[in-house]
Amino acid sequence: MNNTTVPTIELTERSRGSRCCANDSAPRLSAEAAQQLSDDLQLLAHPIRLQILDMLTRREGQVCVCDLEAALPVKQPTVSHHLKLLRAAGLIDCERQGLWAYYFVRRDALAALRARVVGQIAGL
Amino acid sequence: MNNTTVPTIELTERSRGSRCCANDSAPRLSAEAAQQLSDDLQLLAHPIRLQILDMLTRREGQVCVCDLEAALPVKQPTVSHHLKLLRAAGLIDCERQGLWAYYFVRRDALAALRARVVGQIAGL
DNA sequence: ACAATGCATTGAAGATTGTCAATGTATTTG
DNA sequence: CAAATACATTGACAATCTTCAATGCATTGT
Repeated sequence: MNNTTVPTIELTERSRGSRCCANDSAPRLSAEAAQQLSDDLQLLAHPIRLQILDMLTRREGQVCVCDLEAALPVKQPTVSHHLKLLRAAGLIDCERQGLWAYYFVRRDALAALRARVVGQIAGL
Repeated sequence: MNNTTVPTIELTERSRGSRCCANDSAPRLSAEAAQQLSDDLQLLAHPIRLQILDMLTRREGQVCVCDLEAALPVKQPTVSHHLKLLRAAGLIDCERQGLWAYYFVRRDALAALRARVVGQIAGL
């Protein structure tokens, strides 16, 4: 190792301009993890969806869309829209009985979501 | 109390049309609480902001904007934009030293936010 | 004073989200 | 079958969010 010819090249490059922070540190939260957590949070981050989840959690298995519509300050298509989002995410599901659709929470999926969210934001 | 004249009026009104759910129940989560929780979640629900919070939490008091910009897949104005949002919410703050701005987490505010979020979604 | 640097702000453009009237689809009831 | 009911879907619109080039503003080094 003949390092006698190049004494302090790396040092000059670093010290030129007096850098603010020496460490180039990638975030411990990876881009993928951040995206996943962001998706989870985004799904919850709407007052109507939160109230829907709240109502479905309280009244196990007996909530039809007309009940939700009556209790929420939005019209029926909007309720259906948010129900569809929650259903696509696997958080809720429904069972049609004749003319009505009874929605219910998928407790395991909701617990898994809650575990991911709580676990990740604990590290912040 | 002369209830002899009106025997089953209320019953007929209820049973007409065979309602889906008898109970009209307001959500336990009030509209105000839902809005507050939604705001908290919305602030966190972005991968860049999550990674910023993560970096600031790890490296106490020595993170300048150029570091964030180097570690994140967005340009400098975008970094400044997200920093401004987090700062307006009181989650972070900065201290200018000469040419650089060192950002840091307000641990108490972040803890309060985390407590609100965890406390509320525990009830879902 | 001048050039360079770090960061904030502005303004514009595109993407996403939220809402609802109108309409469609089943199902029940008369 | 026809009317009524519960819900889903479509399509359009407005509002909000996200991003970045351009620019502005201090501060530092020459």
